[in-house]
Amino acid sequence: MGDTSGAGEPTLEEQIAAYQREFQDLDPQVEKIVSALSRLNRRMNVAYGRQTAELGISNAEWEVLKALVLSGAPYRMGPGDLAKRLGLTPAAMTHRIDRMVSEGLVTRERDESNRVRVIVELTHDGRGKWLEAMRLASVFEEDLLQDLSPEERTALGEVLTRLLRRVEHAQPDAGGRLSDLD
Amino acid sequence: MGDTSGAGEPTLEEQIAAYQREFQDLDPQVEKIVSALSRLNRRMNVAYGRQTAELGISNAEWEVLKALVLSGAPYRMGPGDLAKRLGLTPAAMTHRIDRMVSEGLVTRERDESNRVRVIVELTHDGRGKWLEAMRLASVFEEDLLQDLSPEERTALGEVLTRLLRRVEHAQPDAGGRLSDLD
DNA sequence: GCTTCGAAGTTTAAAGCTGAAGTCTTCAGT
DNA sequence: ACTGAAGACTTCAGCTTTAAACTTCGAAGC
Repeated sequence: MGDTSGAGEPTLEEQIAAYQREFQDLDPQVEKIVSALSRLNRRMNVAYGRQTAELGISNAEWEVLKALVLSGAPYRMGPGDLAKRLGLTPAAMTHRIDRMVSEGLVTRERDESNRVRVIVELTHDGRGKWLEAMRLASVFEEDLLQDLSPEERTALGEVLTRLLRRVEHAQPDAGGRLSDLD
Repeated sequence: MGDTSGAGEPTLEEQIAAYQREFQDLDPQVEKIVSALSRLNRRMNVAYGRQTAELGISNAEWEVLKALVLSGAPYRMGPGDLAKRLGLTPAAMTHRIDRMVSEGLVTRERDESNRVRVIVELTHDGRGKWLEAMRLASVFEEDLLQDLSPEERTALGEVLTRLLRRVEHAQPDAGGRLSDLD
């Protein structure tokens, strides 16, 4: 009676079989790639979330730290730029920065040379958190790819960037909602 | 004077260069794969979101339709199972079903044989929406993979499922938060 | 048969996000 | 200078989600 799997997530194979059953004009090979991509990404996000939680910061906060660090020294950005970078509204950014200021991860001050602007700057502590998070993340990522030979890694990187170029060409940047980690 | 890129998203290459600058013990090849995976997934989600929006349903609603369809005829599930499947809390599922009932995508009724349980069933209209969405999605997916030869597709699918197995083995299923589309 | 325990859903309060309106600053035209 | 318009951020109202309390029904034990 019922499915092979209970309530949890079906295996990838079960899911592809179900797609075949319900929607015949579907290339199983294509579906396999797409589904695996999606699941892989979800699992990675869960893993990152756990790691950052251990450090006492949320995933959302990690994103902000990351954007600031990657902007390069002196690790400053305006709320508006941060919002665009992370794909959220300026309003959400205001609140996120509120929290992070109160936790000492960043500082917020008016730009004296142009008093409309606000400058968000990474604190020493904030940078430290990012470094710790990166250490955890890099261990996880290296572990993830452990079974892949150097040739496979090269090939995978190449294929993925090819796909990425194709998607980005198709939809330049419009909107960029749906924040994610990369 | 500042970055190569403005406020928007840096290119993949710029981002990897920034990582190298800020965190030396990072294998650029690993980072390339991970970042490309993440970006690719985000772009795909944006694309799916647009397509479902055209059909007048939200991405969240599409997920529910998908779970029901893939469960097989007669396309019924309980709210709790749906919640587990989509990685949300039962409370969120209650509200989501409320909306979908009022839009005629699903029906909700008590199971008369066990009055604790509730049965959510796909309507004809809901199934139709799913089919339309799938048609759009499959066109998009086929287009995405257009440049890949059959051999490349096979290889990519194989490598991705290998990675997936590794992650799923590492973290069996604990929590499953962070809903996503696959 | 009554009580207790547990499972399934719903309700409620609080967090975070979006979209729209509001505030303050700067710049351009006169 | 003065006014109007545009830009950058914040505030506000509404929605979605989560976590936790609550309700209801069914199953076991005595």
